Amino acid sequence: MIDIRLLREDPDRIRAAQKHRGESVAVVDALLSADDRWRSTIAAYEHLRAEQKSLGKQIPRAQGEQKQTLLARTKELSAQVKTAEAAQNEADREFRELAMALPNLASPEAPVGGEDDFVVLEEIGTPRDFAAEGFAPRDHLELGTLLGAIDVERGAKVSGARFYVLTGIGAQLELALVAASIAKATEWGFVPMLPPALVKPSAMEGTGFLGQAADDVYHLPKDDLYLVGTSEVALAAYHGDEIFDAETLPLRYAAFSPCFRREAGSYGKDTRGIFRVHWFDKVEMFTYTTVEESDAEHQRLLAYEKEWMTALGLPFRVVDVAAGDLGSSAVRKFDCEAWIPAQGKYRELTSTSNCTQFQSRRLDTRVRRAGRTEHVATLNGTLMASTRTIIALLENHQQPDGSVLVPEMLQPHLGGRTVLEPIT
RNA sequence: GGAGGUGUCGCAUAGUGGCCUAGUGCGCCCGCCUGCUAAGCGGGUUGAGGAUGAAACCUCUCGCGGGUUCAAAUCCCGCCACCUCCGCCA
Repeated sequence: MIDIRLLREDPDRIRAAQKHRGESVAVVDALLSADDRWRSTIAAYEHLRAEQKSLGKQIPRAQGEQKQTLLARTKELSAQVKTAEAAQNEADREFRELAMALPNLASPEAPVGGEDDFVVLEEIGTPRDFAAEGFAPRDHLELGTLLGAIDVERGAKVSGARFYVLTGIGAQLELALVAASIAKATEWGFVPMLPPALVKPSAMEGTGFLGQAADDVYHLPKDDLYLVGTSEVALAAYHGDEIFDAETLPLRYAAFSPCFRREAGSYGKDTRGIFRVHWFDKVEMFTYTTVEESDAEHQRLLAYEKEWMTALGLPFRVVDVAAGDLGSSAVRKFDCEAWIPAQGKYRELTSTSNCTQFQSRRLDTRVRRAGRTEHVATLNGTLMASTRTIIALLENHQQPDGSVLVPEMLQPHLGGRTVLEPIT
């Protein structure tokens, strides 16, 4: 949600941000007039209510005819107050509906354009030259099958398309990745968290996932609960309706949770293997801080992601996502895309967003500073998304015989193993 | 799933329809007193919103939402959370 004061004082900034995203500018005028309506209805209601209260106070002391007159007048007022209150509620509802639909203000620094208009900020590491090495790289599914690590056929048997089972060394590999990433995050000062993957509508709404992303979210109608697509949802809602003391910020969490995505509208895309699936596990970083600190914190989260990818020995590039592809809650977003040899492309492995006050306004998470309260900034960033990390590891570290070298950092978490061997 | 209980200001508690503009204690903040500290004394201490150049001012906020009433922390209905017991279960 945006700041009502900003809407009143500088609507042009919101118009510019909308334009930057390639979205409607007209909603700003609709919001302004809804705000006008709301303000006049609330003034009318409060005026009537004040009169009702002051007259009502005289009633117990009044006698006889005077009392009857007062009672008649307040009875009349009572009805008027009720009408005015209903009008005020309706105007408030209309305004909120419009305001909740508005995305966060895109940062002017985010590149102009849509999905394909990202800017590559840097490339780290060099993709292997398999031709020079004299063999064609196998893709992750082939490797996963050789290693006895990935079973998509039985995943489909059990749960349907876009499901998989990690088996044997595949299961151990994920657990090692989780342990290693949580260990890193803890070392960096993040508090490890295991939040629920099932959340209330308010948590989903508060993080902005029931807007344009609603089709991608699993809903359990019988209980009116949602399956999270990321633990960001639970972590953002975790401190909802709270007011922090200034010195408790920044607050950094690293959560492990399963993630569920319907992948509506991606039929036929990335159908092979476990690249695009309905469920995967993820370790996510999440920060509560002040708006002023949020850009620096965003860079910090990005730096952690880079450090992690580098420790895994993955060649990758960092991408500055264009304004039109930000999603509703972010003002700016950086993706780390790892080189996937079998695809010959860089693909998204991690993503970090600065959501400034968008989520904290909806969830009402504030900080008390200098005697005032203000909404905090929230930021999130992937540390380790299991399936895609496994894909990148297998493909980038494969050898001609189908074995896979284990990056040094993971070895202690795999009982000292340095190489994963095909099963016979 | 069944039965019962509880939900008031940071914490503890008072409050059974109008003197509640929510009292008191603790904690916290400011001041006085004091060589310093403590004690003592005085004042302040939820959050949000409207109006204004700024204020004074006004409205909402007693878990949440509705209702009854001229008037609701208080009465009624629904929901939520927590506690106790029973059943079931990893």
